[in-house]
Amino acid sequence: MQTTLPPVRLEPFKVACSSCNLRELCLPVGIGEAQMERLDAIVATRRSVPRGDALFRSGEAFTSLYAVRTGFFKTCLSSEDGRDQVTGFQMAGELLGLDGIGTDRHTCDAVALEDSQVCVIPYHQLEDLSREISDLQRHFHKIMSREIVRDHGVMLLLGSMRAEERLAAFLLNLTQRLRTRGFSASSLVLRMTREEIGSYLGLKLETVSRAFSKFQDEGILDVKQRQITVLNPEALQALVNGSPC
Amino acid sequence: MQTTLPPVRLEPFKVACSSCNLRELCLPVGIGEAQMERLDAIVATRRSVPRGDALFRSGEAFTSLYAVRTGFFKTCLSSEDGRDQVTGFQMAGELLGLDGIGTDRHTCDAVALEDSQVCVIPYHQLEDLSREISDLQRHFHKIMSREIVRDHGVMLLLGSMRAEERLAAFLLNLTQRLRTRGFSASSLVLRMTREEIGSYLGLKLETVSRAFSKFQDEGILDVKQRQITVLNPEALQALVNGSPC
DNA sequence: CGGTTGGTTGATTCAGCTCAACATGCGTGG
DNA sequence: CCACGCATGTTGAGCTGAATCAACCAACCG
Repeated sequence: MQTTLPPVRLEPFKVACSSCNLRELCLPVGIGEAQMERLDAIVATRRSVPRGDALFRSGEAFTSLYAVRTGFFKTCLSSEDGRDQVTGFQMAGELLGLDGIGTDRHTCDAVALEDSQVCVIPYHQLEDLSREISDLQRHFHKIMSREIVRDHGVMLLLGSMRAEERLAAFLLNLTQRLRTRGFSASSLVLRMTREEIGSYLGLKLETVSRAFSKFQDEGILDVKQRQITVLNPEALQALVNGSPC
Repeated sequence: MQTTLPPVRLEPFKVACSSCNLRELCLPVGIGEAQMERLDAIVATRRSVPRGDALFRSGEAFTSLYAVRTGFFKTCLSSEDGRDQVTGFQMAGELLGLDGIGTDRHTCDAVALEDSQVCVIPYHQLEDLSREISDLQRHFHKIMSREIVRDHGVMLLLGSMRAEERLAAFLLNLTQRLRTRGFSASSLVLRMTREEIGSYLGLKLETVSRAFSKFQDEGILDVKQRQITVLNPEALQALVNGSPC
């Protein structure tokens, strides 16, 4: 029964965390040289995920965390009834799969929005290693905690902001994260559709589209499909804080 | 300058996790007898928090996690502008303060909604101990992961449910948690105001009140102020799944 | 080139917000 | 113990921001 191999492409060659250009953003932050080698030893494989494919799906057994090396993902919940919710977008250096630790099963889908590569981090090995390397333990805890804080921020957005404020907050968050990665803070290409943005922000796609148009009319953005230029970041910031109400 | 002591009541006597009736809900789940004693050694103090007082506030230095022993808390974000968001309600056996790990500062307020007691868990000692006790490490990670999953559930609620569905989901979640603690699943006393429920659910207090009245009219609930009796839990469940749309 | 997917825009509707009046319960202090 | 005042909760009327429904357009792709 060797005829059907799992449709997963694993790269056999190693990519050491110690020489990765994302090491200052990713799991190994604050880890010493010597210990980095031990982390390298467990993060032994990469996996390629073509655009549109799932890295994992809700209900699948949880075995590993994944660090985004290149590309872009969304995570989404789909409840039995048609309800659907994008819970986050992940870019290079960010971790996927933390939801699976609690129940040993993934509780959401992670889908690549462009051709992507992830580093596979076998979870039990990470637990073992973080018992020996306190810097690793500490940073892993920080990553989980920040995910909780991020989620609280989204709850604030969903619970108390209006449509344009939500979009403004979303764009500022994206540009902030791109800036951290050395990209321009003013020019960005959206990897997701209006519908996916809408799902994340608790809005319908038409509302997202109208908000983009409004920002364009007001000279805050230049919008050419998914190519966005931020002309007036202060105006976006002013929207997120509650100035013109 | 010993005149102003901090307004914090610490109980000098020890309450051992090993003999706590919450040990099957709280941090020590799945920990062996011998190891439980070591946990007891670091969870050395309790703290009483009178109704209305904060256990911690956003911006304060983070040093400890807290396990609710008795009582009831809310956590809330208050951004500079008036925006306010209740991000959760915590009852006996649940952990408070996970948000602080990421930045070494608390990022939200935790306020007691009734006179409460918490066990103080010095965080660095917990880190140290969880490096030695893998069962403790594993369970702590599960707790954090479940918090992330819970937050995703709230995002789904805020992003895609309508007012009555949100309230139904909220009530089912509360009764579920009360049942786990051995309380009646049908009779509950709300510890929070309509406004706090509304903030959590992304609704105005009037809308919450109307939804309660509607459920009462439909015979789903009996509502006497904060005393709620669930007469028809199936109807609540049907609302949360998307049946009558 | 035709089909499909994603995006924009307009017209209309409606769920939930706002504003307002009133009711009720509770703690405090006389 | 009662009266007062304040917190909290309920309900109504009208408004409004976003959803819905629908038409159309642009880009992409086999």
